Amino acid sequence: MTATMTQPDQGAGTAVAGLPEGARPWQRPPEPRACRADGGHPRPAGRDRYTIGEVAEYTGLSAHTLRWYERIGLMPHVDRTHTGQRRFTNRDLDWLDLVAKLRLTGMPVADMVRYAELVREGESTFAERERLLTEHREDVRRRIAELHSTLDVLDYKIGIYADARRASGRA
Amino acid sequence: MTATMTQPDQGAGTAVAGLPEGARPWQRPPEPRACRADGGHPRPAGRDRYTIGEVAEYTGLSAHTLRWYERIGLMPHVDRTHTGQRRFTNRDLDWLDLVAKLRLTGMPVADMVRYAELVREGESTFAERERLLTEHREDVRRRIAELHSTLDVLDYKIGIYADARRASGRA
DNA sequence: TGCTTGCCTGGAGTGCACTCCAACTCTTTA
DNA sequence: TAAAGAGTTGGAGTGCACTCCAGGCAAGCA
Repeated sequence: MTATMTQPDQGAGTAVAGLPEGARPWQRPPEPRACRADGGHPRPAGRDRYTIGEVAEYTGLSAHTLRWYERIGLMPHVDRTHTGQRRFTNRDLDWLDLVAKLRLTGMPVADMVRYAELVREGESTFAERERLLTEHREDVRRRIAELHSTLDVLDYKIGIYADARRASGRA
Repeated sequence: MTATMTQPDQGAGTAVAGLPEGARPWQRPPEPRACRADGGHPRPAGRDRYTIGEVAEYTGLSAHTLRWYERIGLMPHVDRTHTGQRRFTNRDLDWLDLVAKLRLTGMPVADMVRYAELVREGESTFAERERLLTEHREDVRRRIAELHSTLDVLDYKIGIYADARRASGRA
């Protein structure tokens, strides 16, 4: 159950690499844009093994970034061929979809790594995962409200310039 | 006219310092949060000259950041005392309010510098300013839509965890 | 057999937006 | 008058999230 979106534990090792925790509180991470997040990858139905190049194409992330995600513990153990090449599954693509969504909201990579760790630890972390996502949802709601308030300022100023344009047009 | 919010030209020099233009298209700048943007500075009515420390307190920006803003051309020529200390005016505080709003929406500093340049150039740039803000407004609207769509995903996943919690509670 | 293409790794580099430092001057209070 | 505290500068440092590079391996094909 909760199949495509929870990614149960598959290998609990892979400690986090170089991610110092001291995020400045006022600073939001960059928001990736238009990473073909919706309408996304047209998975060739029936397959379940993709090269890193294919995944890069489907997700809009670079192969570099995919390898980096794995290195910092943001991917849940990717399969390898006997020669060591990565083979991503549909499950991995689902996970990357979720990651893309969370990145869109500006969730710091460190927080997503934390979430990925909880997923690896199994069902015992359901409550913690729910808490983490609920907190983040509040954050997103606040952000939406902020954006609406700046929209008001923009409307006001654009109105001033539009008025000036109309006035000079009439003059 | 359009007094407090347009900051007409006052000294056209101050070329931009070290701001390479090559912003990566997918990358949004960080969003400063809770910089007491609303409810803001309780300007002691009647005054019109503030030290950098006072402005830092009112705006929530650090003195470092205020000096840096001036250096890169994001401030419209700040007055000085005869010994060279900055004295900010209410007009400067208005400008910083606008800047704070634009930063909240994730407008890159380079774009705000561009806007500040247009303001310094005077009324002839009204049309360009209107265009710039209108474009940015579209951006903000898109971002709001994105956030709403991720909110749906969050709701869905939180629902799954909540269901699991309720189910295990019943079992 | 050689050539091309795609993948591998660790580590270094990039861009943005600050943030801090050293060494100094100016202002205010005791 | 002395000391504390706030201001000044240019330039270096920080944190995040990638992004790139060199040097090498493996598979497909003319």
